[in-house]
Amino acid sequence: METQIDLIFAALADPTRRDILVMLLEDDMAVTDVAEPFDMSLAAISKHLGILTRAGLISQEKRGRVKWCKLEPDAMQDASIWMQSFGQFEAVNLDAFEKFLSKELPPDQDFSQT
Amino acid sequence: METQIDLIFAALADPTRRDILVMLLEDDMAVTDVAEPFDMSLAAISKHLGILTRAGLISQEKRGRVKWCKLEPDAMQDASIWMQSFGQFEAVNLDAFEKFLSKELPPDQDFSQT
DNA sequence: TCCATATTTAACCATTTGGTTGACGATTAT
DNA sequence: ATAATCGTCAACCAAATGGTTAAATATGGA
Repeated sequence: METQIDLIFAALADPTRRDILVMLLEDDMAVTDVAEPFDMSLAAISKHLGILTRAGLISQEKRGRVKWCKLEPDAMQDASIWMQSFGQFEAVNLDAFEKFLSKELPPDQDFSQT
Repeated sequence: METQIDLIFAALADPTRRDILVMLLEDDMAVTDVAEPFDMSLAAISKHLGILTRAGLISQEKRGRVKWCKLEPDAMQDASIWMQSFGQFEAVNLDAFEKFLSKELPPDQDFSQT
């Protein structure tokens, strides 16, 4: 059986698909507009969008003859959580947050030791 | 060209390889011991380990006739950083941290508005 | 030396992947 | 009504993936 996390990581493994996700960060886009910057057929992009959709990373909604692609950033959470189980990244995040806190708070409000 | 991040995501897309990484969280392991729980030939596991090594997620060091496999958790950072560019996860992390803070601090020490 | 253990390599196979082109269905514009 | 646009589908292809078995290469122990 192919789990959702399999599909997500596999989807993210292709640079074209990652580029598409970055484009969709800015705004929702029609399939044709997604395809425009790529040196690749529309059919190929359509397949990539299908893979991203099945992974849950985007959703597609047809309005008229245009199919709009929308980023679904929550879908990456599973994969992200999996990665965090390796602890290393939790530490990295905490580090960044502690730096943030040490700038925003007076010295005695530093919680880095808790 | 196949970038490092391509290799990392592709490596993580296979459940066998993710299981191997989880096993290596506990301790370094010999190839034979890695293979033991899987219903799969040693040669297949050896290939999986090669893929994880090329992705930089593990390292392998031969001591005597045993090749030890060691987790390299830093390698996932690139992929993790890429994911964080989607901001969503940063928000998720902040949420978790705020919940933590609201339990640990008196109400007037809540920084969720800063 | 001889045997067992640890691991990789080579050759093979079926399936999946990432691309192509061309035909098609649905919708909009003239 | 006709033509143009949007997007998918089907058939095809080459290359990559994930597995197998069998042979080969170290290395360690008796």
